[in-house]
Amino acid sequence: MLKYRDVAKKIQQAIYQQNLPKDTQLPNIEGLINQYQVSRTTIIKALNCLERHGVIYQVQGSGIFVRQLQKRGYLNFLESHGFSVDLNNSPNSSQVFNVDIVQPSSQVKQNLQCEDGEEIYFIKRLRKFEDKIYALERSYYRRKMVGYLNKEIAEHSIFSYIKDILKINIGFSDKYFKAIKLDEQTANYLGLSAGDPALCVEEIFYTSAGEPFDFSTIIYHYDNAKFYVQSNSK
Amino acid sequence: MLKYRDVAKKIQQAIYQQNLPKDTQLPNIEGLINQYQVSRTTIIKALNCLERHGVIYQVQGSGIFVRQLQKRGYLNFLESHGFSVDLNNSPNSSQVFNVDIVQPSSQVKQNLQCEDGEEIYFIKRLRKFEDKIYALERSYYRRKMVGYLNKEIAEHSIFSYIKDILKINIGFSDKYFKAIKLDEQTANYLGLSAGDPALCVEEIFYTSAGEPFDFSTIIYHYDNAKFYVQSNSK
DNA sequence: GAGTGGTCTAGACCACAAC
DNA sequence: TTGTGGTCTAGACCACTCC
Repeated sequence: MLKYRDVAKKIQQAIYQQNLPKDTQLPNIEGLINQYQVSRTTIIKALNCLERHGVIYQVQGSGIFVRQLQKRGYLNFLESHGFSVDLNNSPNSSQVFNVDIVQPSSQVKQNLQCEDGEEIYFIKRLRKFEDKIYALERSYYRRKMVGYLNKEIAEHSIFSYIKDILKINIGFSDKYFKAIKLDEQTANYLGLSAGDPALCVEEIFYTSAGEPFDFSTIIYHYDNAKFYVQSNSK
Repeated sequence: MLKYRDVAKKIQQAIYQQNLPKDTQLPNIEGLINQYQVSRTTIIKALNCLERHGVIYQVQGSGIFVRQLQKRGYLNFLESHGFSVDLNNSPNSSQVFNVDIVQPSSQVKQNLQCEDGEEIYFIKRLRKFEDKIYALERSYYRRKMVGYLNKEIAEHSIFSYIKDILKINIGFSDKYFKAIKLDEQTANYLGLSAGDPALCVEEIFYTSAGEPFDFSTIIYHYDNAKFYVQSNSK
């Protein structure tokens, strides 16, 4: 375990366990150095990490404060597919329609940067959260990278399979999104009507080596899926 | 100018000026140290900065590569309101309806963490980009923080006024979003029909000292506004 | 094994905030 | 002025990739 991650985790846990409210001031850096017995730089790295994840904010000349402000019922848009810890793990399941091997369309080829003959897993599934349908997902995975997929894996989490079993490190992602009018077919899956609104997200995930392995189009139910993003200027 | 920002800027400029394609390998860290004459740590800080902004990706044991992949016509969701440089600056204007001082509603009070009697600027404006209407924005600014606002400022950029004239440092933001069905009134502003889809974003902006100064609700035209977000697991 | 990025350290010094 | 976070340095060592 890397020291700075360890320290970050411990600080975060301390905040959550003590249920510290927003704007509570934490010990200063000197204090944290003594508390965790690591160098100044390591503390700072841990703090920057927590700051980027929206847990704290730092004010030069003043102090370190708790940020923490997640509206209930909103999903973390950046971490909705794998990154980092999700603290309020809830019943999350999928109804899987297809797990097929297909040839890539030109759109898929472009997004996954793959060859003409390359085999691609195509998976269509309905995603549920606390018994509510919140999205219809159409995913493409490169077979040469994920090896083997089946319905059972897709019913749970493809991403944990890729991370924990295949030991592939997820590096970064691009997401494109907009509001759309639902077509009849998709509306039926979501239990809505044609013409109803939806959030349409296209995502591409890359390994830490920079190779794309997953391209997905996700249509979110406009009433059951709400998101938040925290960012900072640093 | 901070060294690491300076280095980051120069590396980014080098990439754009030479128009380096995706996955081009950059010089290694040793090379960059020699090129920019700063310490290893400073180079690394600059690189991490660029990585977070989606300009490059780094692969341990392998190298540093160009990332750069912005689909044309998509707005950077995280930087759509102020942060960082926007490279493709385009004609961007606003039609301003109101610049009023009002008492905060309970929703505004909660989001801006303000007192009952506090004076709040309420601004409603239609945002245009290359002559297309792309959003209706309703914003609330705390008067005690922004001092003075008028129609002319709102027609241009309130954020550059706050940053460049008032010298307030923007620290971080929370954004909440979902797809919605347009009501008749908002639809009229956007040139759409009631029931059409839209992307609804609520944002709260904080100074670098952690004080909220702006709460806005923005309704984006579903055909004219598309967004991207780049993120990474580091 | 050679090359490359990532972590960690101790310590000097800078910049901003609050009193 | 004092306290606080932020930057920067030189250098040791670790972890991963690729040949």
